[in-house]
Amino acid sequence: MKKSESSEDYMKSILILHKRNGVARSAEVAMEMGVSRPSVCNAMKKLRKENMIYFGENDHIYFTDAGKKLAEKIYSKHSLISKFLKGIGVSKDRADEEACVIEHAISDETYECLDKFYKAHMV
Amino acid sequence: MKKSESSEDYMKSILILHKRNGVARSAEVAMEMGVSRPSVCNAMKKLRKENMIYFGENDHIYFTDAGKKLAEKIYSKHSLISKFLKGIGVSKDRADEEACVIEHAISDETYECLDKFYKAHMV
DNA sequence: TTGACAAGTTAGCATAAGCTAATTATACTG
DNA sequence: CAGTATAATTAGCTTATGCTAACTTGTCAA
Repeated sequence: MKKSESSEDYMKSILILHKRNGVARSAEVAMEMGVSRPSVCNAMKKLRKENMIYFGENDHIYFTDAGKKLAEKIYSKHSLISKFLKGIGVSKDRADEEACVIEHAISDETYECLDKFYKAHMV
Repeated sequence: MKKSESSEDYMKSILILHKRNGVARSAEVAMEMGVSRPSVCNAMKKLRKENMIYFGENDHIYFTDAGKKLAEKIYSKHSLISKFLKGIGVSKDRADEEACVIEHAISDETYECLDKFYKAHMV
């Protein structure tokens, strides 16, 4: 089940909102990502069809098990990459910004390699 | 002058063909990138408009100075990232594949940081 | 109860990038 | 020279993603 970059971004945003506020709704996702509400609406429709999320009471967005797993993975990739980039001297803002793109490009294999490398040489 | 990922890929392909064959033409770019000739045609039109390339005799594609500089930069980023990924244990094919995406995500600042890091810790 | 605001959704449009099929242009070969 | 093959281009379509404007729904308060 190949997911687009943009879908992955929405998943990550929802997870961030869950961590920050406990809940996530479309309008908050729109704010968080800086996109319009209709864009979020479309993206959510797609993610729902792909069984990544579902809507509960009050339009709250929840992850399915598969969705949760995917979102956590993307988040981990983001964190690791950002940490690594800061570790080699990239400024915090830029590290974060570039991690947002790179996180979609690296496979699980690469994630594991970078994680091992980071722990072995950069802690 | 912000360039799209896809434009950067075309620039890199042209440079690779220059290095490999001395010349580059649209049909070869299409082969190299695995896209259709019309797609290359459109991309070349755009790159020409942006003064990155021009066409000489026999439809040969040449870089302008700005184009050459850009292409070399992307190529350097690609090489460094690929080298780095292989260095941390990623398989050659995957390293190359992922470098193709990551190369578009990293700034010159990050390139410099990674280059220094690589030279200092991974040679 | 009604009116207003917020949030979700729908409709319609734009842009980027790719494709196929068809057309034009070049160039080589018999 | 004529015909064929190769390459470039054009036209028209598709998909993905975003936007604005307009419409719907639901809640809360006067």
